[in-house]
Amino acid sequence: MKEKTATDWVRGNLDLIVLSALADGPKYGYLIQDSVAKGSGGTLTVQAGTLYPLLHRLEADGLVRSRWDHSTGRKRKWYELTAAGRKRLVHQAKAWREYADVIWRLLSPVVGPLRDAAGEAT
Amino acid sequence: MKEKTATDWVRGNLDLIVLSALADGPKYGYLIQDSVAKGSGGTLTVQAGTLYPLLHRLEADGLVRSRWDHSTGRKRKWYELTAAGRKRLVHQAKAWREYADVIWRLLSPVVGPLRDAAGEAT
DNA sequence: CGTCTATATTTTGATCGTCGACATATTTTC
DNA sequence: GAAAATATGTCGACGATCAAAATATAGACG
Repeated sequence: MKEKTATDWVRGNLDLIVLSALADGPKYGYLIQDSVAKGSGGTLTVQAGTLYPLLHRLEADGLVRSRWDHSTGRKRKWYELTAAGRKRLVHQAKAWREYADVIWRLLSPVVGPLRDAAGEAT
Repeated sequence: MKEKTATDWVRGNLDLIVLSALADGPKYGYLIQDSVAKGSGGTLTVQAGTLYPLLHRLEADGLVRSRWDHSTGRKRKWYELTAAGRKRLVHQAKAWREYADVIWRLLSPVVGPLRDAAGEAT
């Protein structure tokens, strides 16, 4: 068990993260990467090799739809949430919070409800 | 992109969950399973086929130590945190909270900013 | 006694999300 | 005209987790 970095925590939450990145309007892949990085203060990163297959999966599941844009020089594939996608997003977001609360409570005896417990000799 | 079950959320957090299960004293594997299930109100489950290899990994990394107990009928392998294990637990717990906060903020525009734990005022 | 269930640890094969590296192509910059 | 940034994509490998089965003992029930 190596120390986990923020990147490691991402696993299993990336779909949720990407869906939430689309919550405020359509984006194309490269923009999503940027949006996630900025929105998390640089904590979270999405690799291109992970993102694009993920977007394809989301589309196959009917959670997003895409359309190509050739109007600008570089071709861009814009993704936007479908109704099902937005519904899924809200549902998953709530589920994540419930799950996070459970973990949070499990950790409370260790690091306390709020306080800083690092570096204390016990 | 199937809907996630509680079991899916576990991925990547299981080491932390198990370490925290040992925070209040030694336990053997079967007891850890039970402890996690009860401590999470039934939300989290740890499969035996996941738990035991994980415990071996933790031991190989010097985060826990074990000793066999043959005094009772069934043999039990008790695990307890080492100093390094406890230190890691605290460190990882804090890291998890920071990560969870990042996700929480990302989801705020979707499901709102309120955190249940501290008592939400509506 | 024989059988079934619960306890307890372990190993094995398979799955799947993510990474890292690479491929491809266009635009911008120097 | 070379290099860097933009933009999408594929591929092989890795590793955590699961499901299932193997092994073994204890207790309950008839």
